[in-house]
Amino acid sequence: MRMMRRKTRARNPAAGPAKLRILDAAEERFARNGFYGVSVRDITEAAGVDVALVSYHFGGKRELFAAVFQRRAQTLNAERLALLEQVRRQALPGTPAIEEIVNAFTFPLLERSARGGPGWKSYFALIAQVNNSPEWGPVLMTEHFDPLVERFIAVLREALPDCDPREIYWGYQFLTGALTLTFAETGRIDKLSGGLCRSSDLDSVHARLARYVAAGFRALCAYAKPAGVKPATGTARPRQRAAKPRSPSPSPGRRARRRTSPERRR
Amino acid sequence: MRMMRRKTRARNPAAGPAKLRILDAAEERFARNGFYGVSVRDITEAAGVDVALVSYHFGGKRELFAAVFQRRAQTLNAERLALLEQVRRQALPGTPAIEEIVNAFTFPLLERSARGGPGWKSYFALIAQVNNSPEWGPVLMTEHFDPLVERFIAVLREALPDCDPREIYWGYQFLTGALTLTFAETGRIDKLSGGLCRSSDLDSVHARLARYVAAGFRALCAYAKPAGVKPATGTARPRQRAAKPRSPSPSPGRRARRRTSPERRR
DNA sequence: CCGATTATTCAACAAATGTTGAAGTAAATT
DNA sequence: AATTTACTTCAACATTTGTTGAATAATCGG
Repeated sequence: MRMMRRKTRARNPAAGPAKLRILDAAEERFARNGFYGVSVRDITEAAGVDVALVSYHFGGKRELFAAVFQRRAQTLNAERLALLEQVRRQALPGTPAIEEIVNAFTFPLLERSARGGPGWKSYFALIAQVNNSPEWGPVLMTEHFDPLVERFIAVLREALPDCDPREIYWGYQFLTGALTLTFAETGRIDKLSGGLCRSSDLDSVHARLARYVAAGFRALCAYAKPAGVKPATGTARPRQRAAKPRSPSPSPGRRARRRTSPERRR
Repeated sequence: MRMMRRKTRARNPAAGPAKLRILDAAEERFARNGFYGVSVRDITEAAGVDVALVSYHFGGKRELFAAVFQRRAQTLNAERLALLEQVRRQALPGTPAIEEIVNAFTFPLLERSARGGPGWKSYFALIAQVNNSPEWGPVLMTEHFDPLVERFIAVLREALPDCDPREIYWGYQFLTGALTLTFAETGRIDKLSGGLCRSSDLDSVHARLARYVAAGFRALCAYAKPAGVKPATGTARPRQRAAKPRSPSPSPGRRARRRTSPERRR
């Protein structure tokens, strides 16, 4: 029974169980072209496997997509949660620095994307797309990551006790946006910077993101601290003049562009 | 000739030229389900128009997608550029505040998404997806927005003369990520905050994003200022310990998945 | 009013889509 | 060894996909 371990079937020139090969192939393809941009035949051919196996092992294409998304989520969340609690405990003098909290949130992701192998890289690229999709984002992201995010935000609130919770939620949203675009690795910053920065250089992101975000959090909270003040207008600095530009030239707000039927929902 | 103005054709129950109706319908659908998630029949049926008109007016589905993306880009860039130069000019004493520069970059977008009508809203949701897509992002975003972005970054560098340019490019990447996720309006922050924040509340974003991002820029630049120091390791605070978790478990890094042909367009 | 250009419709195309059921084969269980 | 279970293959299915060409209708320049 143990002798011929490989080549259990005629195909399978190099790899393990078909179910996993499908998951790996699907992960890569979905990450590149999205759910609708990939056919089950694309996936099964890349995996060197029969088409019917997707339905057999997962039930269908949608379920495969969900399985791909789910596979690595547990691992990540456990790791991030452990790191978060550790940071919280090891903060001896007072509460931990915002940087460390943010780092506990982002580092496990950046580390796996950088050195976890191509599967992890694809996985995060997939997350980058899902997170910005009105179709998939609210479903998949919420389902798999909300518990951790809630804990993360709770720790942030603990570390910023004087801060209006709304500022923290917005700050978290900005953080997530910056993080997920990082995972997309579109190479756009490479071109913009003339090669000075590479979007694949996640170590550089790790060296900067937490600092950037922490400063952002503090700025929001510092502004929102005076309880009664509604921070809903103006740009930023207290001493600011002509900060808010006059309404954008052909301000679409009031008049303009209502002639034929430029905007009709469906 | 002027008499029967409406009902130029049998169909067209309420609207103008078919080409525009196709653009509008395509904009909305593409924004919701992406390029592959929408069929030309979805679009033409939503527009109340024959299927063949897509090929006739645009040449094909891909060209329609490009046309949708292109349509509003010029308008936006002109407006943003004007605002940027105005901010730069009106900064009397010294250079303009970072907040004002960032605001010139983001405000025209936020304003149109908030009050430009459903077409603009869809357009930005589409941008949110395209920007995080490794397939479309490098092509479309670069093509339509890079000139403006380069100018924007140039002004930032002017305002932060002591700062290593790399910090500015990274800061810009984080800004773009935060901004594009905002445009997705997935409603995730609504659920997370228990209704305290709404992702559709772009005024709240406008009130916070520039401040958040400006603080981030300053934090990055302050750190990178000492010329010789390479800011590429560690989290943030000098005193940090046990941040790096043990190596990820079943690294699929080496082997796996390079068999057939990794990239085949249909 | 006429010819020409433009716009739209209709029907059909080949190719690709996700899924299924029957048949086949290997492994595990008895 | 016989039987059950788990996995894989093959061929086919009904739809849906994007695109096209010929025919029809509207618009416009004269």
